[in-house]
Amino acid sequence: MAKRRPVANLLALAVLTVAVERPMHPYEMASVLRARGKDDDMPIKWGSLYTVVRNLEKHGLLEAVGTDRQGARPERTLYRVTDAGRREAADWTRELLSTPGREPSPFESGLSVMGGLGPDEVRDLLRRRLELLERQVEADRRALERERAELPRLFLLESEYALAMREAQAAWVRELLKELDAGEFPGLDAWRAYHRTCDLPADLADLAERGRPAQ
Amino acid sequence: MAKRRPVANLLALAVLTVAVERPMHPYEMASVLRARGKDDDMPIKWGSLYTVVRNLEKHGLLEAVGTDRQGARPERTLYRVTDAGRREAADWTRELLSTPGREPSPFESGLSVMGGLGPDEVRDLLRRRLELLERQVEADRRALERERAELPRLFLLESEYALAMREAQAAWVRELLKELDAGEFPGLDAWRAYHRTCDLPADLADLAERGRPAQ
DNA sequence: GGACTTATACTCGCGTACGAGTATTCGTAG
DNA sequence: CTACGAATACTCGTACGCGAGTATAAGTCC
Repeated sequence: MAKRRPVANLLALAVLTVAVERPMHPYEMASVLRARGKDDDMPIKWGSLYTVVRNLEKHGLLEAVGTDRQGARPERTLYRVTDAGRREAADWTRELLSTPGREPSPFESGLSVMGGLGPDEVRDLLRRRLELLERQVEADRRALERERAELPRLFLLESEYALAMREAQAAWVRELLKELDAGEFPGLDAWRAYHRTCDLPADLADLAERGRPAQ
Repeated sequence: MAKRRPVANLLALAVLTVAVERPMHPYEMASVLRARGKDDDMPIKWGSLYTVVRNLEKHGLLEAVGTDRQGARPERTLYRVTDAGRREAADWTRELLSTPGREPSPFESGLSVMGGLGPDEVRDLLRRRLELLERQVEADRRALERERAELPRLFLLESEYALAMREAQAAWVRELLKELDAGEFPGLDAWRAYHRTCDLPADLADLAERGRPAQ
């Protein structure tokens, strides 16, 4: 398998896509990206900006096209995207759109170690999550409404998607909570008992060792 | 703000939760986690295992309790979870369950840079994604059915959640595709034009600079 | 019994992420 | 006109992630 993305950080993709519009210096890229709210759509850490730009240059995806200087401020290097950079950005975008990745969310991870807490506490935690989730959904919905007025649909899709996913998550949690509240959840007593004694019966331990289905 | 998780890698949480059951050596932890399929629920890279265990020890969340040796194999250090480790694991789990994080998925990132490709190509890419997604949903559903027979519900929640999220994603993509196919998507021509000329009209550029609502 | 594969049990080192820090300049309120 | 906070424009160091490599031991097929 060939080398995967020469610069793996998604911030690099964001940088490439703004650099396509016109040559920029790093700080300007950051301002533009910030202004467009791209840090809501991507896991961006601004501390990585200069490292990422340097790496993009090293791999020939960006190239320096001189410096400019405003007043007495430090001089800034302007970067332009190369052909390779354009190709990389397009290819990367294609991959992101076409390939559903297997990247478990933190919540999923949380669910998978939930057994370490008792059922009553879990219920409280999930209640809290649902509450926050519902608040966020409301806020997102309002924000989207506001933006719909002034932006073409094309630029709203990622927000629409994020909202849809949050709603789906809220619905799932709500459903689970309903079961927990109604005491319908099967194995509640075993769970409670396990948590009190803090060691799981041997048969369960064996069962939990579910063999992965050969695939 | 105090230091966040002393060992941030989620693999650390997985390690702590198995070490709670009984003292283990690192390789055994890996086997148990693998056997339980935890690497489907968490973003685990096995290459990080020894680093993570060492860091957990350094921060007093695990402690070495001697070594054992089987036959002529290299000696292995046994680690036991400390009280601090137990607390950290519980606290971390609580946080994961109760706090809906803002971590954009790669697909969301993809959507947010989608404008760089033309609408026709995007349609093809999304079709491909939907197809793969539907296949995965089918596979997940079957796997879940199989596991339901032999495992208590408690251990299936994370799979149920993953399935629900995938179904929601598939539904969203399907809906979007329907719009694209029907030509209902507003601004399609502008999009196509922009992609052909490869530079976006100035008014759009301004608009795209959506100010973040203060909050 | 020798040659092959598979499982066991790690080690190493490169590259990178990114928080925290720094130095300068601009706006502005008194 | 000067003091102060905010914005500008970066730099640096450390710790961390993780792929790739390694070496031995145990099955296993002929």
